[in-house]
Amino acid sequence: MDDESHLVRERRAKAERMRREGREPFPWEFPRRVPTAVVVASARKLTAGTAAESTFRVAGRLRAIRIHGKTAFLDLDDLSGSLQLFARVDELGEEGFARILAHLDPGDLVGAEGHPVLTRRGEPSLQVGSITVLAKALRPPPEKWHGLQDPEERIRRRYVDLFASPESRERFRARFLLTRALRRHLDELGFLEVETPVLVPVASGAAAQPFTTASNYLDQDLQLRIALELPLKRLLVGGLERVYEIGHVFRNEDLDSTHTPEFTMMELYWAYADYTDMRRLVEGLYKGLAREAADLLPDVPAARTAPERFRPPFAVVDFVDELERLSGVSDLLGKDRDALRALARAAGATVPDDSPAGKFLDKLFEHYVEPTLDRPTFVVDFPAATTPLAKRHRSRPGRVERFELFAGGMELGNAYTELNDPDEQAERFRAQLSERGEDHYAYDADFVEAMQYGMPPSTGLGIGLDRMAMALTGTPSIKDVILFPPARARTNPTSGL
RNA sequence: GGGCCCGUAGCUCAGCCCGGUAGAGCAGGCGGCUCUUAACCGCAAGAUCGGGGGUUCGAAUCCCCUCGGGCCCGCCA
Repeated sequence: MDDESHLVRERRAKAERMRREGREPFPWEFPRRVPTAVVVASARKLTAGTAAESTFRVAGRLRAIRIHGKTAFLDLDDLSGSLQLFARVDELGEEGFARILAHLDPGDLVGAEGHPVLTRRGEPSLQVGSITVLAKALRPPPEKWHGLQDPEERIRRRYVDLFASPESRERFRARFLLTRALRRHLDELGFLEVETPVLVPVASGAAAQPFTTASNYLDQDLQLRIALELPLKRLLVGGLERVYEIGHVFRNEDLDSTHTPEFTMMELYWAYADYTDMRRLVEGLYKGLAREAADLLPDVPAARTAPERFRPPFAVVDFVDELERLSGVSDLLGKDRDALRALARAAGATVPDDSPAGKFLDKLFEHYVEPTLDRPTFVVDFPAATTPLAKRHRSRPGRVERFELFAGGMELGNAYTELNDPDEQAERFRAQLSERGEDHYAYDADFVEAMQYGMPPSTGLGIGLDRMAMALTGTPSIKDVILFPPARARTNPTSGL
């Protein structure tokens, strides 16, 4: 950039001076370093005002530099925490002291070597014999006390948000360590993690607007997947019995506090089990993840209390009974589409008049029941009209074997006993096509053909992992659990080049 | 898609209502300081006030357009 501020120029000049003095501002290595937490632990064992004999090497980012004439204190952050570096003329000599502090700025990545010391004020520190610049920061870090506050900058420059905000760093670590815990849990239950295509001829398995693209090689239009469901069920036909996939799905819709066009879905399929088995699996899963969240984020109230909130067994309510109870309307399943539309309108829902009957039932449920579901609750046995891929209930007419898990006003899981009758599947797809122009499950003829070879009785589960992380870490906005949420391209060329 | 709000120095903010040509803290520069931890003290520097247009003798401030963002509502998980 040719319009760089004086701050960048100063830092660039320091790097140049280092080179002239034979000190590389971007060296290749800094071996044998230990986490700062190791030094902190060692220094804590000392009595105040004394140093240990042992030598340690640490590396990280300088957060603050306090120079007091012939003494200096520097705060160094690494992933394990932070450590105060302590430099004194008494130990280093005038020249050594000056040399160590020359050219350092907050934000620089540095390595340091020295002895653990507990200062007279009791701060665990490293009394340094040397400090080496490992990467000279040419741009200044944000203000040390407030960090980045602008939500836009925190997203566009997430790396700055991460190094400047321990809360942000811990939240994202927790999010991905929860994903790891989820994998471990499912692996222990004998599920195989698989990968299926993101690019598909027709996106199906859910009702959503797909992103579209095209393949030069195939000379055909392609879509980005909106769900993982149909390829995974093909694997049940193939005999894999217990499979899951964690991956991004794409829905070409708006971004708000709980929605984003690209998000992370986990779907799991389990042959020879039904949705009651799945309920137990989900309880065990959330129980384990809540424990993990509490261990990872002990200072975050929502995480600390998660094991209490997610203690099995979770509450169970019947979709229709609960909706009738809270709305005061009886015989919901006996109502036709016009009657349901009138009820939905009365409840303030604004879906189009020609929406399918299931849509109106969903709206009524959202209005009357969802706000009441704070503690983890399974909502079971949805009306058949809401769900084209679930198996009809074995004993309750007009229902499907489906549950959703709700907690804190958010959906945290959706599961069915899976439809495995290919003729009925074809019929349900056709019914979707006649329902309405856009908002339907696309007909997947190849999937019906796969099912004709025989798909075992089975159960499936979907969990939005971003929302799972929100619920377990107490994060109100989905953007704060996604590292790089979508942002409009900047129109003014501030980035040089 | 509708409504409300925000954009001022690298960062965090004040100034805008009531127009007179921009102020602080942090960071950076120079000087001082041997136990600080938002270190402290002194000096100097740093801003086309998101962009464009208009009103006016005069616009960060008022009006219009536009770009980016946030919140709420609608839609989707």
